[in-house]
Amino acid sequence: MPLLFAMTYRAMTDQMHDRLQELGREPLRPAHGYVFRYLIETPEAVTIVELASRLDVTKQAASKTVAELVGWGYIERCPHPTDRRAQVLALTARGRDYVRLADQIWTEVEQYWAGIVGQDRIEAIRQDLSAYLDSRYGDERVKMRPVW
Amino acid sequence: MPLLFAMTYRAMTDQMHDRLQELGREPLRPAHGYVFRYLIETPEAVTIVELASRLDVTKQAASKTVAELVGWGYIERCPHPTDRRAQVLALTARGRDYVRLADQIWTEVEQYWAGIVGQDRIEAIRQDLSAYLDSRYGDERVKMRPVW
DNA sequence: CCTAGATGGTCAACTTGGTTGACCACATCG
DNA sequence: CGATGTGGTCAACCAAGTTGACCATCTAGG
Repeated sequence: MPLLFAMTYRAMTDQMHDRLQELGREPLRPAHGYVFRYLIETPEAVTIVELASRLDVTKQAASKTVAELVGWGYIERCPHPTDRRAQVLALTARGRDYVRLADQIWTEVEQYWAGIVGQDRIEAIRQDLSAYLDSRYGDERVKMRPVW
Repeated sequence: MPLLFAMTYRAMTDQMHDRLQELGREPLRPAHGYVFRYLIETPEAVTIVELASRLDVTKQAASKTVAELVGWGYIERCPHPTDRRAQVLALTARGRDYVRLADQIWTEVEQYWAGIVGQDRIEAIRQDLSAYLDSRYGDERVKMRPVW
């Protein structure tokens, strides 16, 4: 059963990457996606250390990933308003654009699947998986790290 | 949605590893599990190269993994009956034992989940995921590689 | 047959994405 | 103020893959 999850996840990300390729966009890795997602969802200023704890990697690893994304122009570091050691991370316009596109493609993939089994099944699955995760982790934040 | 798959997969393997830990068994990595599974499912003699293509890694990588498992006494290399270059890979008693245990724990995990959402939902999910995978890959063998 | 090329397997060097450890600059609390 | 804690980086290392070179053997064509 878990194998099935792994294969499905893999297949879906592959499908997404294919689509990005068609559109001539560089397919960032899931780790990058997670960074984007966190930046978008978090209204407050985000620092490297926070990001690291959220992704459940060391701050060094987070720092490296951020450096990449900065280099590619997807996010930028701004000075922290009150703490002169810290940096605030923020998506650039280019970054927000990428996220918008990615969301759209994810929706396409989901609809592709919905076309096979029906939208209601997908909602059901969403609930059943969430129920499992809630039961295992409760309110505790689920880490979303490599699956391998 | 795919994030949900990744998290669920991660959570389930974590649950399994916890259980193995409790039982005082070393938790092998998923890659090892995949090797076991392939060896068990395949009646014919299996070589390194075959394994590599199945896992969709290079033969060098497969060779390394096999070497580990041989070192730990889970599988053994026997001479190939007709081809003197090749080696036939086979589970040892210890290996078969581990697989038995792992299967049992997977069942436990699944039942834990079934206890929350019901066995019928789980069957439904199994079907829906398979339907997606079939539609994407058809008869072609799905590769089961790292998910990251 | 016997040789040319294909195939099973290994060794070695490199890459990627993480790790731990040391360290600096600044914050904060006594 | 000074001791200690915290945000961030640099550097060295590790794990698990990669590519490339190579050897031994198998197999097909002349």
